Amino acid sequence: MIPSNIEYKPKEIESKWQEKWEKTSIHKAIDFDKKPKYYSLVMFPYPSGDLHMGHMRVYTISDVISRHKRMLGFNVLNPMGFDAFGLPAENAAIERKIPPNEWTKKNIDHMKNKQLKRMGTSYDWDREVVSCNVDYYKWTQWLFLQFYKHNLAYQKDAPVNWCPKCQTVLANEQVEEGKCWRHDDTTVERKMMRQWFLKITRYAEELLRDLEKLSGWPERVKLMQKNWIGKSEGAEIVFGVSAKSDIKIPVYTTRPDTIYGVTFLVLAPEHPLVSELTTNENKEKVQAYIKQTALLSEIERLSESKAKTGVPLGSFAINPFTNQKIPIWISDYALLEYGTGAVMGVPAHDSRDFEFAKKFGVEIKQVISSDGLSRELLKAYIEPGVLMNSDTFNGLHSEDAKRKIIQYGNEKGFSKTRITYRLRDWLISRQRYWGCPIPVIYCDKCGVSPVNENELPVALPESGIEFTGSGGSPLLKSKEWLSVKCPKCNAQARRETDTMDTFICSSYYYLRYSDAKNEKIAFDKEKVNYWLPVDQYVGGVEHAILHLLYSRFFTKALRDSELLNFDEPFTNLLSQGMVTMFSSKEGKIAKMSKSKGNVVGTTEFFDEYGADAARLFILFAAPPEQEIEWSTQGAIGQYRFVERIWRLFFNLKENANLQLFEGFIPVETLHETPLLKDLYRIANYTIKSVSEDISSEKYIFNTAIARMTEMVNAMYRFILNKKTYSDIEIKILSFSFTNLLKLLAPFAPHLAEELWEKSGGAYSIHQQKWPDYDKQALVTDEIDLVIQMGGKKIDVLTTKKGQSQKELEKIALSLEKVKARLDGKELVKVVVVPDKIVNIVVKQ
RNA sequence: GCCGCUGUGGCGAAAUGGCAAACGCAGUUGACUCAAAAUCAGCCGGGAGCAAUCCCUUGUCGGUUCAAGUCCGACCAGCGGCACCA
Repeated sequence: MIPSNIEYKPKEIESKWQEKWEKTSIHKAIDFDKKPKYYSLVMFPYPSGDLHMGHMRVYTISDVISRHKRMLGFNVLNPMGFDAFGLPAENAAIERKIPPNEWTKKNIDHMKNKQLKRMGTSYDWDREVVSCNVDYYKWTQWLFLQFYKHNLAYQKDAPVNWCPKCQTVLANEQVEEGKCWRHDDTTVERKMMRQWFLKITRYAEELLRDLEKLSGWPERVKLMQKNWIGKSEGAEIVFGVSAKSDIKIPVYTTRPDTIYGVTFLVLAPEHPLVSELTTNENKEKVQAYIKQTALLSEIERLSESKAKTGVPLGSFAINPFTNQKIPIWISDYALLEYGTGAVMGVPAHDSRDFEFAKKFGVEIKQVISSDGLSRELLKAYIEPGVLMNSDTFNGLHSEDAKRKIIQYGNEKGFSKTRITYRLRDWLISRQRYWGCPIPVIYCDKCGVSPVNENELPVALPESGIEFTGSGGSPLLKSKEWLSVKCPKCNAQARRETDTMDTFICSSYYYLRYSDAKNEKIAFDKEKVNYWLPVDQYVGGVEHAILHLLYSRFFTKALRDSELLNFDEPFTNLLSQGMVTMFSSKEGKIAKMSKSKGNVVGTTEFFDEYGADAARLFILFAAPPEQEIEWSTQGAIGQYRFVERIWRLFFNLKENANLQLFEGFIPVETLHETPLLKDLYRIANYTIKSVSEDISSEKYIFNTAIARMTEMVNAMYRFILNKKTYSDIEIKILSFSFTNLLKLLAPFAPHLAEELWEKSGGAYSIHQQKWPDYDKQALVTDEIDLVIQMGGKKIDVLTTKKGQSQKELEKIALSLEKVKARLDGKELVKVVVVPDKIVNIVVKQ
C-alpha cells in the first residue's frame, strides 16, 4: 500500500524550501502596497546564543499568524531583529576575554541562520535591526535628545541599589535577597546618586486612560498596568510646626475623613526637613537611624515581615483642623518617592499606623466606626463608617465626610485635592559599557550639554577597553574617549560614561522596522504611519509591565513631538504562556531555561523530526495563552501526523490519480454516494473550522490542528481496503487534499510546500489564496435528536431535520423507552429545542 | 495581606447553557512479520452485570434553570502579579 521508496526526510525538505523562500524573497513587505497592510510582530530576542524549544513557541505563533494573513491577501510586515545590548555580553567579556561585540555578533549569526530560519519562520530580514549596531543606536541617542529637548529627560539625585564591590548601580532584578547577584557575600547599599530619568509620569494619566482603548489586549495585562500606574485620589493637607511657624509639612492622604484621628506625623528618613526638625537631644539617635536605613536594601526595607522602626525628632506638628500638637517621627515605612514623603499617622484607621502606634505607645484615637460609637480596637478599623470625635463632622458617613472635610480645608487654605500615581519616573542610567552611551557632555564651566545632533552617533570605543569586572564602567578608563570639547564654550570637557537601560532600545524598535535602513532619520513619518500601529504583537507575559508600558510611553511622547500620528503602538496583544519541563535541579516542573537545566535544544529535534513537527506540537499542546509542558513524546505524535499526511499523498497519487483541485463540487451529484458526500462535508467543515479557529478573534491553533487530524483520519477511513476509484471519488479526494495542504501551510509550511509542488502546484503554496468552504456541503437533512427525561439523556435518534416542535414531541413520546418510564407518572411538560433536544419533564 | 487566573480520564486537553471527555500522548488488542520495530485497524473515565443494559463522574457545598463543566453565591487547592504607595 505504501510505496517504500519514498521516505519523508524533513531535514532535506525543510532546508530546500528555506533556501528557496529566501532566494525568491516571498516574505518581503512592500511599503505603500495596494493590498491592505498587516503588521505582525514578535518581541525581538536578546541574543543569548542558543534558542531552545521554550523560545520557539512565540516565533511559531507569530509565524502562523503572519503566513495566514498573507494567504488572506494582506501586505504583511513580519520583521525580526535583536535586542543586543546588555549585561551577559559584558560578563562573557570578563569571564572569557571575548569582546562584547564579537560575542554578540557570533550569537546573532547562530540564532538567525541556524535556529530562527530553521524553524521555518517567514521574516523580512531586509528590515533586521540590531540594537547594538551604530546605525541603530545613533537613533536611540537621537531620540534621547528629543526627549531632552521636550523636558522629558532630566537628571536628579535618587536612591539606587549600589554594589560596593562592582562599583556600579544594579537593576532591581540584579539584587537577590538583598545581595549582589555576582557577590553573594556583599549587601547591596542604597545610595543617593545623580542619575538620568525619563519623565514617564507626565503621561501617567493618559497611559491609564488609554488602556480602555486596548480592547485587543488581555485583561490581565491591562490590569497589571493599571495597578502599576496606581492612581489614587486624595488630598494634600498642610501641617504646621509648633514654635516654627515658617515651616510647613504637607502630607498626602486618601483618607481626609480620618483627619481628627491623627496622633502623629511620619517623615521619610531622607525627607529634606528632617535635620531642621530634629532637636539637639534627639540628633544622635536620628542620625544613627538614617544611617541604618541607608544600609538596608530596598527589599529589606520594604519587606512586610519587618517590624516597624523609627525615632522621634523631638519637634511637634500642628493639625490644622484641631490645632492639636502631635509628635513628629521618622520611619522607613514612609517613602520619599511617594506623595509628599510625609504621612499623617492615624493608628485607629490604618493598619501600618496602628502597628507603629502600638509599638511606640502613641495615642490611638478612634474617629470612625460602623455605628458612630466608640469601642476597643484590636486592629485598625479601615472600612468606611460613621464619624465621631470629629467636631462638626460627627455623624457623617465617611464618604460624605471626605468631600466635606476637603471642601472645608480648601476654603481655609490648608488642604487641596490631589491625585497621586504610584508610577515613578524611569531611571535609565547604567554604569555599564555594553549599552547605548547617553549623549551628553559635562563642562566645568557650562554644566550639562546635550551632544549636537549632527555629532551623533557617540560610538562606543571598541579598542583599548579592559574588562575586569571591578571598578565601574570600563568607559571611565578610556581617557581618549572621555575627552571632548564643550559644545558651548569649546573648553576641555568630558563625556557622560553611563549608558542607557536596554529597555530604551526596545521601546522604539517596532517603529524603526517601518524604515529600518534609513540613514537620514530615525524613521520616515509616512512609512511609520502607514505600517503602524502593530496589528498583532506576540510576546511573553514577563513584559506585561516594563517593555509594554515603556513602549506606550515612547509612542505618546513621539506623537507629541509630531514624529508619528497614533496614540497606541500595539492594537492587539497576545501573551503566550511559558513552555515548561521537569527540572531535576528544582525537583519540579519549571519554566524551560538553561539555568534550571531543563532545556531541549532545537537542532537535534529538527534534524530527526523536523521543524514542522515541532511547530505542530507547540501549537497543539494547548491554546497559546496557556502554559505548555514540552513533551518529546507528544511532539513525536505530531511527527506521526506529518508522516501520515506524507504517506496519504503517495497512496492517493499512485492509486487515485490525485491532482490539484480548485473550486467546488455540486452537492447534487453526491446524493447517490453518502460516504463520498460525507467526506466532502468533512473537508468543507474542516476548512470552516480551521478558518475560524485561526482567525484573530480566537487564535486557538490546538483545535484547528485537531480538525485537520480528524480530516486526515476520515480520508484514511475512506480509502481503507479500496483498490479502484471512480472519477467523482478522485475529484472529492483531490478537493480534500488540495485544501488540506492550504490549511496546513501556515502550520507546517515545509511539508505543505513540498507536497504542493509534488501535486503540480505553482510556487508557492504560501502565495495561494486561503480557501473558502462550500456552504452547500454543510447542509444536512438529518440530525441527531437527543431525548432526555428530567434532563438526563435516555436516547439519541437520527431523524429528519426541520420538523416542528409538535412533531418532535410526538416522536419522543411514542418511544418505547419513554412510555415505559412515563408509566404511572404525571407528565409536567415537554421542552423541545428543534433539531436538537426533547426534554420530557415528569413530576418527581 | 490585596488583586487576578486556573481546577474536567493515567497525562496534554475539547465542549454557542442542550449527547462530558473531540484530537493527541501513554496503555492495550488484532492484522502484517520467522520475530521485533514501523505501519494499518480496534478498545481505552469509574462501578455493577454473562449480557443487553443500568448507576455514578467536570475541586467541595449550595442556588438559578426543563437542562449547569459552562451562569450566581460561599469555601478549598494550585499558579501568577503587586506588596509598608499613606
